[in-house]
Amino acid sequence: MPSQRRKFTREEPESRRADLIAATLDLMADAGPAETTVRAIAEEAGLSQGMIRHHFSSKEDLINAAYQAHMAGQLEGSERSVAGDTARARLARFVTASLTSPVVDPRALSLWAAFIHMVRRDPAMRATHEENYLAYRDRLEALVAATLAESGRTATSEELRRLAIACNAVIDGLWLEGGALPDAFAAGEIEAIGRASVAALLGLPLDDGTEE
Amino acid sequence: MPSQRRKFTREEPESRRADLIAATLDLMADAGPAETTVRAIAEEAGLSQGMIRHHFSSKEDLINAAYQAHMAGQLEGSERSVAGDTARARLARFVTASLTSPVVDPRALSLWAAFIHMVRRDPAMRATHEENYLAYRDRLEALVAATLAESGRTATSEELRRLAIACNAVIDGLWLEGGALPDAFAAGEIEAIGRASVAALLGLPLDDGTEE
DNA sequence: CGGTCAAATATACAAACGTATAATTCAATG
DNA sequence: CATTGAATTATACGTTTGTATATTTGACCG
Repeated sequence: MPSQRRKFTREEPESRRADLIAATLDLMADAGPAETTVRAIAEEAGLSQGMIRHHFSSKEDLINAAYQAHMAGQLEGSERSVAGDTARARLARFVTASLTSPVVDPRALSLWAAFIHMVRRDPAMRATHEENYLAYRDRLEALVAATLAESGRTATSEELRRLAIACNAVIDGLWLEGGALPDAFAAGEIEAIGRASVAALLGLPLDDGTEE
Repeated sequence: MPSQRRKFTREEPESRRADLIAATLDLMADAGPAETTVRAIAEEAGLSQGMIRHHFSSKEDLINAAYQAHMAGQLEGSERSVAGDTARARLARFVTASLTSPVVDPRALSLWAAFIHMVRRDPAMRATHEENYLAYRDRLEALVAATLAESGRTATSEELRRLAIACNAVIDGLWLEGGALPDAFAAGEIEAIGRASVAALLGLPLDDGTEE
């Protein structure tokens, strides 16, 4: 009987790497880290398991790459369509974008939980993590500062810091609840609560500015 | 050469179970779920690995028991010293207790992340999770309702729901940030931001009532 | 259109995992 | 103080893991 070796087509390494990263994130989110084995990843990607060590130096290397790809996508999601004539409108849109799918998503929450232990131990992943986290926080603080200034409100840097932390917290908390209990909220409800909460924290009205 | 079998003392099954649970939580929080093997647990507890299947029907059974023990401790932490003459004071103390160690703790955050995937798959753990989560949320909503009523404020059940979600979110978010970056906040800062944020969300002053 | 080389597959291997079983030892009981 | 039984240790077993190696194959090039 002749070999039953399966047929395959050659692809560019970049494409194969992307496929393996996507398969890794899918498994990590749906099945969990324990089930994310090299064999499961290869099967999910429709490849043989040898491909992992052919395109990445180790499984850990692949996990790192997957984490980086995921975090980049998350930040991009929050930055999406942050525009508007006024600082107030830009802040409102930033809050809305941060609380809209796919940023708020059971999958994103699953991935966050799956990666956090690796982040704590691996310096490379830790660096990626802190970089993205602080970028988000600074972005929010700048938007809050601009919004306060625009309304003629003055705030010390200490007050500004506390306000940014509180706004960040309410967004994080809603992100967490929305991801953990996706069916517990109506469409658009989390975004609305987020905008109203940030408005209450700042003591300013904060409608989106583009809705009618 | 005679046997080098190690000496041991008999303990009550309950005590051994508690030791194994404590070792499991320590490992889960510090080393992560991947390193929490039956051998590592037994070594952490100072016992032989056979003890796990002698006192629990499987490793999974032990994990379940450890999760239950952890969650019970967390809820107890938030309920601690929730007292006061006024609803406002009780709410302030509830917020404070929810944002104080050991509720806010890198260890608690680690454990939450470690368990979330198991919670999603195992019905028994899911039941434990939802029970404790909803108990917390209902407790908070009741305190918010009482505080509003005390101040002569009226709120529809829909408004109340949204306020409770927002308060819960800011507490969750601060819990998350405090656990993730414990060195980024001064002592008592998270609690203070939490009380001020809940006050701003409700539009009511919310001092602790017992501090001087 | 045959030659070449990386891309792929297939297989093998040592280590570690959860579990099962056998062999001991402590402490209570009469 | 001998007996007994559960608590405990020690060892073994089959499976799965990440990794290493050998073999095959598809596509590009002269």
